[in-house]
Amino acid sequence: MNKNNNTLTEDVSLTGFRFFQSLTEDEMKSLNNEKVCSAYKKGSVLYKEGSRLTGFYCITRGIVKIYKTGNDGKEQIIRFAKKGDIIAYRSLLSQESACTSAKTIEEATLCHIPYKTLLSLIERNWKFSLAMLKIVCAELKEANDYITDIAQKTVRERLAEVLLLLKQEFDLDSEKTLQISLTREELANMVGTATESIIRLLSEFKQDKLIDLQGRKIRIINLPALTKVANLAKY
Amino acid sequence: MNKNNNTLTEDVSLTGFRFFQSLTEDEMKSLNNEKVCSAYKKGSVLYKEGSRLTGFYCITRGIVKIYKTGNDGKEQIIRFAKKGDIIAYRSLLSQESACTSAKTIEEATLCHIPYKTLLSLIERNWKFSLAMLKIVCAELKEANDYITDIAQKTVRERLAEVLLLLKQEFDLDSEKTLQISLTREELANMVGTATESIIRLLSEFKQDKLIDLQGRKIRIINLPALTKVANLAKY
DNA sequence: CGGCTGATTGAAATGCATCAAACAAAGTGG
DNA sequence: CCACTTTGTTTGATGCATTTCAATCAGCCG
Repeated sequence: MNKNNNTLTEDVSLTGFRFFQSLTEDEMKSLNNEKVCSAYKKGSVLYKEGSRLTGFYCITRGIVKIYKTGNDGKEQIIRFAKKGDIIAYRSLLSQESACTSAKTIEEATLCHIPYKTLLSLIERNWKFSLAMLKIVCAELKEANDYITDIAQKTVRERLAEVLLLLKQEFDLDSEKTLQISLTREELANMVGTATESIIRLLSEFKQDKLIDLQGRKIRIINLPALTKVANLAKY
Repeated sequence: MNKNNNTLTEDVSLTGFRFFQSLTEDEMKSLNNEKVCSAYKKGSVLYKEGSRLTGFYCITRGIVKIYKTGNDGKEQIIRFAKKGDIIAYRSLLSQESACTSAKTIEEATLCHIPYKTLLSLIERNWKFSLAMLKIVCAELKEANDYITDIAQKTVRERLAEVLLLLKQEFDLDSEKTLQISLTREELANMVGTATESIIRLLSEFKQDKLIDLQGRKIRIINLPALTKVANLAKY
């Protein structure tokens, strides 16, 4: 069985997605024509570091993990992308090989948008360019914040912060459970530490009644205290 | 004495700067009209985290340190910008407060380009937008690489890498001396470690005949070995 | 000449990684 | 459906890189 299988789905429309809201009706029509949407199983690799890409993706369902592989083979998670997010645009715009890899961590649907389409949008619609610039700038800000955190905070603080970040991005359900399921190793690869450290800290957090654990389910039961542990910036 | 003094200089022209090469003659003329160039003394603060900016800067002389201040007050250096580089564009494009601070580490000249001018270039010249996108994407790639390094490498490896990065960006003179003068603390704030660690590692590097030290002057005398210590990626 | 900032060295404390081993869960194949 | 393999989780013990604290020293400037 090929784990990276993907099957064409019924034609999803990109109309209504915030990122494309500056498009004219005509541009939207072309976009919907030129994109190709596919469903991917959990664990599918969309692209790998070093590969040349022919377009970027817009996620319409599921969660995608964006990561880099360090020299010793250890993966560093850069971010998670979800419905409405676009990925793989950086290497495309720079016309370079990908500097990250992307893998679905649950079943997902993605629309592939060819480079040519992207370029023609940039040429014809400055509002789209501006929207794109804002997206990249937002990601750059995140990255800069992350650099400062990893460089200056303890693993404990960073784990608390990552949990808050995941809460913000993926929300909690009615029982305060994080709506994203990660392995301990993936948490470690976000925080930038060893898997064992994550496990030990999670059980400490549980003992301190900050969170509750049931397998991979993480319930946040004391948000203010967790925020305090994260030692966040003031502004 | 006001350390942040700056004096208007003779009108520097931005014609010929790579970043603006896509501009038409007319656009270039407007740009040169609307920009305001000033000379700054060493140590001048250009802007601080949280401040609202009215434009971005293009550096025509000198070196500028871009940094964030962590919660405990410790500074994390994000990058150094030099002649031809643009700074402060991120918060401008995102229309947010600055998330970094900028300070000259030597005497410098910077041209301030108003937000209106930037926006009008984006509206009228898609090639400029694309150039801008490429700049932001390049910085994003650097940031992502940096995250992975800080998260996975030892302080020793990171210091070696930072020295190589500085060599690449600021070159060596005829005597293989790094053409940028940093305090130990600044090196520490780049690497993300304690000042004392930098001092100890630098003297180790010196003992191992990788570098030579004379005050703040750093001579790189064994580049291959230093590269090996840095444990760089293969591609 | 003080006074200040930056550099250096030493000693002690510690946070975190690493290694090892056992366990649990989940998927696979006979 | 059960044995088996694989993958992920957990806990303990140990070692080490790095931080922190403290004190001294060097250089620079008004």
